[in-house]
Amino acid sequence: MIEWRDDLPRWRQIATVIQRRITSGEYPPGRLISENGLMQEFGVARNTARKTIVWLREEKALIYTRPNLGSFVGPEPEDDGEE
Amino acid sequence: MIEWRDDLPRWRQIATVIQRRITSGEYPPGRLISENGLMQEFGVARNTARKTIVWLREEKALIYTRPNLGSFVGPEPEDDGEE
DNA sequence: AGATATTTGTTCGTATGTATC
DNA sequence: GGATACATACGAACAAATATC
Repeated sequence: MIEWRDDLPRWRQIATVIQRRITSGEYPPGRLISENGLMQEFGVARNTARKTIVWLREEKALIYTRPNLGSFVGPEPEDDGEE
Repeated sequence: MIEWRDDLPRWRQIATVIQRRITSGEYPPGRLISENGLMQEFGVARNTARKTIVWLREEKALIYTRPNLGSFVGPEPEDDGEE
């Protein structure tokens, strides 16, 4: 169980944890924890879990997201090789 | 057409209807209405229909679910007779 | 064997409403 | 008013197992 601080929003605190897991290698390149997994593990609503994912993607550029599939550790892959 | 109330979420209102059908015998032990059937009959999204099923299963224990097959009225059958 | 339809499981995208701070 | 956080609800897409033809 995570101890929430009062000086930062929960989605930022979760982002810190996930970021640590990524940079430490605990989350190797590949499938990241899903929004649902975040909700379960941290006991937050989906909105909150989503904000974490968006933050990691839009601001930190540590992950990318494939709609309906999930988020992945690493940079957005190039889409070359298609007509 | 169902008249939605404002004091309860739709998935709970649907659950009440289904529960009534089960206890009244309108839905005898056996195959329950599918998520798709729920969507059609009540005009709701699949998420909403699913919440009803999960509620009836996890909280009410009135039904059980066989993945890729459907949900069934009654208690979870024992799995004996297997190696 | 193969194609198709059905059904549950899972995922992300989006929007709304309520409440709190 | 704005940011945070909860719950609800719509939509869409992909996967996998099962059943049917």
